[in-house]
Amino acid sequence: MKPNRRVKLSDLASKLGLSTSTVSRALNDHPKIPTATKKRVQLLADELSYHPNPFAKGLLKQKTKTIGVLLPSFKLPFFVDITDNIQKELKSYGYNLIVTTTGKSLKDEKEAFWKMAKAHVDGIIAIINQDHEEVSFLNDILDEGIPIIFIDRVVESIDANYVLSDDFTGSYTAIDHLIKTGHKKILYLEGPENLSTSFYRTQGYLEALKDNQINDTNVLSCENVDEVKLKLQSCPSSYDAIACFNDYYAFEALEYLQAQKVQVPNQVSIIGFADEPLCKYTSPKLSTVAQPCEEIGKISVSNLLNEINSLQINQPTEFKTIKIPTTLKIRESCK
Amino acid sequence: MKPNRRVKLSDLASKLGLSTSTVSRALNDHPKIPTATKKRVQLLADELSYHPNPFAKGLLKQKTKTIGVLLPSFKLPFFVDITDNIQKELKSYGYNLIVTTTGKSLKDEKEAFWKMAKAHVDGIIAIINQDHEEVSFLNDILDEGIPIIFIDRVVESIDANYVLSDDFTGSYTAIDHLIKTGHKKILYLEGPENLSTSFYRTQGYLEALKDNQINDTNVLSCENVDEVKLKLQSCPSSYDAIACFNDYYAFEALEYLQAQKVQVPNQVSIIGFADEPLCKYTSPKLSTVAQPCEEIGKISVSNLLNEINSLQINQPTEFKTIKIPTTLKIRESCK
DNA sequence: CTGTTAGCGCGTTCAT
DNA sequence: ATGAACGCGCTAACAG
Repeated sequence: MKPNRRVKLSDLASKLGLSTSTVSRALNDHPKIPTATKKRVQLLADELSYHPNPFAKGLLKQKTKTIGVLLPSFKLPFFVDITDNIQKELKSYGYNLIVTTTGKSLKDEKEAFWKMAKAHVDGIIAIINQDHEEVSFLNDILDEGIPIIFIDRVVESIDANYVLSDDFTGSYTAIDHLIKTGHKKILYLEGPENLSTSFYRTQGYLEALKDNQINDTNVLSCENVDEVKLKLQSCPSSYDAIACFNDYYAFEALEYLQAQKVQVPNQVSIIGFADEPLCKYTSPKLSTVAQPCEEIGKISVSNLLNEINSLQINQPTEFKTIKIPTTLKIRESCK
Repeated sequence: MKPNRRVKLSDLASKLGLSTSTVSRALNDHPKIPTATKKRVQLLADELSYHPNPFAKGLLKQKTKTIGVLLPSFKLPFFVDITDNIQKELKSYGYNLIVTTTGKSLKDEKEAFWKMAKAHVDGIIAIINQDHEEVSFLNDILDEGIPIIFIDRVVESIDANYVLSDDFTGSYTAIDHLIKTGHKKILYLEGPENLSTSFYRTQGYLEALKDNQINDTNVLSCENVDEVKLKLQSCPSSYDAIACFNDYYAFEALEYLQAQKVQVPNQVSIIGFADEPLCKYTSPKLSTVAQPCEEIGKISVSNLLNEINSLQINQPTEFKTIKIPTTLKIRESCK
């Protein structure tokens, strides 16, 4: 392995008998450079596989062409899917991506933001876990001129740009579908208390019942997946459908019912939320509400890039929240 | 949102009545600076939340403290898991991570390598798809002083550093276990032809049969998941176990058998490979061979960092291949 | 112990 | 149309 010998502008210049400025201009397609020289320069650049040193450039332009993505973990396919779409979208704009997982602690989350700031990313896209008591550090980061887009989850205490899936309508539609297909008593397995997504999904359930003149609501709160089976045990089994905060809850419910020899979907239908890959691997295959990962990725990127640009020309923008529609996926777990 | 006003060394210097070099030295814990000044400087730096501009630093040191990870897709949890572990490990060394997915085309793969080179990463960890006819571009990248570690898959034509899971032994152990637990006729669903992992796993199967004096080998080649059911249809069902190239193949086999009303594991046992999360969501839960994602992540990082350091002091190293043991996970799909 | 100077590689004046 | 000179922010070398 040879030592580090990267070719630079001055190398090209001396080989071509030109000045570095001319070479730079030629490479950047400056109007006053004759096409002939441009070609000559480009040719040598390609031959020596020259790439401009991003540090020199970054130092000059104060732009890194890199954006940071911050997510709780790689374990949830939903997050990964969004990240993937962000990456693809960013690629088309010539931007790079730095990813950091934050774990569950507020401290890690805060650190991750600072890490991004240190890396001088041009912007940040973040999925954050929960409410932060103290959000001044976010303002510090905004003060450094780094715009942030929050996705998937709303944090009450933070006024900012959000890109979310329309949890309320998604949940509403699912419940409405269950009712319209003849289900009378729908149990709802509610998610963690401090999650905005959980809140909106429960609201969707309640609203759908109300709009269908069903007064008999039935909500079972579970702080996490492990609580599902326990809670179901101590719950009268007078339901003909279970709607769930997410697919993992739904899977637990499915396992529980099957252990009880309850037939799904003949006796009880089940529906999840998120359309995680596992839905296709359970039997019966899980009905669910698909979240628009691709749109969330695309829209958050385009918004962030807008933000970056309007920041550059010193044009402050308003914070906005964008909700993106979900899609109902009916599979085998609903009759 | 305020305009970009990042605090720099000279800001600290002027506020403290010191020169930039003194401040720089204080912050870098230079021995000849009195502790008192160090404290004073550090205090102000914290207060103004100063972080050194990584571009200025990068320009000077020609080190980015960033490494690139290149993987085919985010869709396979196994890859994501490794990436996650790489990220965690890198974090502990103060390194950043740039991830790029390459898709399946050779062109994308090549481009991704160049992209990393352009970003001037200090090193690259790559999972690549298949054989490249023309690997000179890799040498071009090595020539720029960027070391590369390949993980998971071996590419014949590339002499380089590899970190792999021990596919041969993993597969051997699984098959041996099946035999020892009374299975007489084991069908093997072989993976894609051009994948090194597939090759070694098949070898493990063959060797295990041989060592147990079973001459009756039974290999069914499937280029991809979609072929599994088709191939099984045209295959005499005289087996009492199916071992598979990976978990997705195993899941297809499971679905096929269940559709044929064959009981798993009572009539036929199934075992996969990789320990993808889906294993726990099928019923019966899938037995499999777990790959050491954590070790692969850790070891590839430490090797890469070694490589980077020895490169710095101009000390060429030998290419080496490291194989890491797998773990057999017996779940419900084996009797 | 500390300040001054120089230079990392690039793009952008300002001259010519 | 092109070159010389400067500066982005930082640190290392060289004084003192």
